[in-house]
Amino acid sequence: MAKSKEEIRIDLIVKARELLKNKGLEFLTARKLAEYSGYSVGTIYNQFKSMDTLIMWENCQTLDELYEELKKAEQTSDAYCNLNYLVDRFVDFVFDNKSLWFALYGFHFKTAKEQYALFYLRRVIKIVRLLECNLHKLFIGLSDDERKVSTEVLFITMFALSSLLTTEKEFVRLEKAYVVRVLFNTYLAGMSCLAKK
Amino acid sequence: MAKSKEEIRIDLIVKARELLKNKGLEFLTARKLAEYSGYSVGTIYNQFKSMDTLIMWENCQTLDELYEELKKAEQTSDAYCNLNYLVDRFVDFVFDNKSLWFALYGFHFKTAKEQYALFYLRRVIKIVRLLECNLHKLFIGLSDDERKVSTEVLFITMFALSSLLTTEKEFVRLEKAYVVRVLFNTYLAGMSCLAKK
DNA sequence: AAAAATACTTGAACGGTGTTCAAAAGTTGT
DNA sequence: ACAACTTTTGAACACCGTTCAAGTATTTTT
Repeated sequence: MAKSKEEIRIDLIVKARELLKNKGLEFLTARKLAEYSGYSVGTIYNQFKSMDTLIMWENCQTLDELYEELKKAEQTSDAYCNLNYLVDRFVDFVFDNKSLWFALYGFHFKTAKEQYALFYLRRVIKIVRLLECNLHKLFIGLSDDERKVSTEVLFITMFALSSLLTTEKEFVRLEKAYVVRVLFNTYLAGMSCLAKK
Repeated sequence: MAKSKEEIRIDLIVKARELLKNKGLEFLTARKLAEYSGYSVGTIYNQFKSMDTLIMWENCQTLDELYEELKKAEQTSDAYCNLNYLVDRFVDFVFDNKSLWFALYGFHFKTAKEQYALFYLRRVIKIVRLLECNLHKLFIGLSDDERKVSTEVLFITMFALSSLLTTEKEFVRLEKAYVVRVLFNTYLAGMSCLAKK
């Protein structure tokens, strides 16, 4: 009995993830995945419209894993404490999964960019909401709109910053996880300062 | 009379920059540059050890241009005003030169990463210093170390954020230049808050 | 059970990439 | 004019994503 379409797809996604994790994005090519997974190049293209699509699914999975990781954090009554814990988990996730993270921000689609990007956006929004409820508790003086903006800016900034810091480009001489924490603490202090006004 | 080595090198850098600006990074390939510049592929490799090297020089030039652009900003006695002006110029530069900026953060060296990255670091430090002197005036309560850390974190964050925002990946639904300004203002408010303690 | 129809898998082939290097062309010194 | 040296050249190599005619396997029909 041959494998079903769905089984093959799962095989490929799993094997692709292994390559990505262990060898990095530059090893996740059609031919290398074909050899590593035991399927042919054609079968990969039968399952995924393009390598872009496959890598997009890997990246979606990474965002899902990050979400699950952050959701695990138990919510105490101390919102500030919760936020700090979330940030720590976030930083740990990024620096423990550099290959996955690199694929997420460092891979650029060849085609259908806007379309693919929507898959990411939906997942990012889910994660933003985890921050949002804690920020809400912390700055009750903020309007709905202010809260939304602040949270999105904070998360996207942490996202961008940790992406740049996992790069080979050493634009900064400070310890990297520390940089993210400084950013977070200063931003939060700024929020409380602006909220009081 | 044939062209000197130096003239050829300048020709290639200029033509490469035209391709980068007008067509984008994906058009800056050895063959396309050869055709566009009128030199052969071999000559490009005679001048630059690799395409990585050429693109690195383009990126260095971009950082130099950014530095010159920011230096033009006249320094008034109002440090806060100066900083805002610098940020505006920075944001304008990034969004007016998306192709150049993409090459800077979106291109990943194949080899000798650490070595190349040093060329960037030196230029980034120069730019950080432009911010630093204004931040110094604004937060005289800060120690040398605190000031240095804050400035580096602020700049690298703005760098990372604007890089992510010029991407095709729409991780956020807000107006992009606005996001950078919110980040900057909140961070600055946070600094003043922490400095007072 | 055999035959026909359908579906899936395959890998050689196409046009692209960065990079190399023997040979051709150009320059210089005598 | 010739030899010695330098620079330029582009075909060739190994890779990349992608396609698609042909081969293999499964399902349906008879």
